[in-house]
Amino acid sequence: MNKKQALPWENPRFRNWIAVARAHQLMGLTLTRSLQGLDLKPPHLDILGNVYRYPGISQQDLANKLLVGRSNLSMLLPQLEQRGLVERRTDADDRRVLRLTLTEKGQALTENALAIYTEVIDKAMSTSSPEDCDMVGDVMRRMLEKLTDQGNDR
Amino acid sequence: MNKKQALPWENPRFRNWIAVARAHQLMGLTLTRSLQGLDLKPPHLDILGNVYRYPGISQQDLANKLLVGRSNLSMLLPQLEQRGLVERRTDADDRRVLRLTLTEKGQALTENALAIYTEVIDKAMSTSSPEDCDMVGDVMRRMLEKLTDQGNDR
DNA sequence: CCTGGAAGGTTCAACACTGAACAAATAATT
DNA sequence: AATTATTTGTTCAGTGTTGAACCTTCCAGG
Repeated sequence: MNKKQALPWENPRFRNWIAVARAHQLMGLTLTRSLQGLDLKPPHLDILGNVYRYPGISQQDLANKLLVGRSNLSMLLPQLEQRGLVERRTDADDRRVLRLTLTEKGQALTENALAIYTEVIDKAMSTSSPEDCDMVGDVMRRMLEKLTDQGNDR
Repeated sequence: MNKKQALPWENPRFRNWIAVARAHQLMGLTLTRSLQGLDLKPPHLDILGNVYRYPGISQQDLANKLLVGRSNLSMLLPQLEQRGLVERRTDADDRRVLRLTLTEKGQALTENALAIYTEVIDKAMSTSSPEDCDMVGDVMRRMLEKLTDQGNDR
C-alpha cells in the first residue's frame, strides 16, 4: 500500500516536467503583459490565431483544437464579434454550425499579436540552440501523441 | 508598419513552443482526471506538493513559488485546512505570517497524489530518452531565467 | 516613544471556465 | 414517412482566479 518511494523531485522526468510547467506558466504571465497594449489576453489570442490559420472553422472544431469547452467559446466569441474582429456566419449546408472568419481589422490585430508572441518566444528561447529547441518540440509532440492515445475514450 | 513577415508557424521556435503549450494543457486535463479519485485538482496538488517540500513556508512565499496571487491562497487554503490536510499556525516571531504544514493525513494524500502525477508523467514521457528529457528540462530552466530576468521590475 | 511606510493576509467585485441541461438542425433507423 | 439519436451551439449555476482596497503587524527614522 505505502510505496516507500523516493521523493518525486529526485525522479529526472518529474523534475524536468515541473520545469516545463513553470516555464509555461511564466510565459503566460509574460505574454499577458506584452499583449495588454492590444487589449488581448492569451485565450483571445489562441482563438484569433486559430481562426487566422483555419478560416471558416466551426466552433466545435475550434474548441477541440484549443482543448476547451464549447461553452467557453459561446461566451468569448460574441465579445470578439462585437469588437469587430471576428465574423460568425451560419453554414448554408448545415445550419447548425457557425463558420468563423476574421475581419480585416481582426487579421491586422492578430498579425500584430502574433508578432509580439513570436518576439517573446524568441527572446525566451534565445539561449538555446535551434537544434535543442527542435528536440524540445519533438519530445512534446511525442507526449501529445501518448496523452491523446491514452485518454482517447473517456 | 506592416512587417511582411512569414507566418509564425514557419518559425521553428514558435512551432516548438506551441507544442510545449499544448502538451502542458493536455497534461493538465489528464492529471485532472487522474486525480479526481482523490478529490484533488491540479492547483490543490501544487499547493500540497510545495508545502510537502517546504514545510513551514509562508503564504506569501508559496504564492511566489506558484506564480499566483496571494488572494488565491487566501481562498483555497481554508478549504484544505477544513479537510484536515493543512495546518496554518501564526509565526511566533512575526505574527503577520502564517506558517503552513501538512497534517499526517495531508502527507499521506500528497504522497499518493504525487505518485499518480509521477506515473502520468513517466507514461507520457516514456517515448523519449532520459537524455532528451534532461535536455528539455535544461532548455526550460534557461527560459525561466530569461523570463524572470526580463520581467523583473514590472 | 511615535509616526510613516512596508509587508503578510483577507475580502470583495469582476471576469473566465466548466459541465449539465436545453433547443434546433441533421442523420440514422425503422 | 416517422421516430429516435447525434451533433452544434447556447444558457445557467457553481467554482477558480485576479487585482484593488483594506486591516493588522512589524520596522525605520525622526
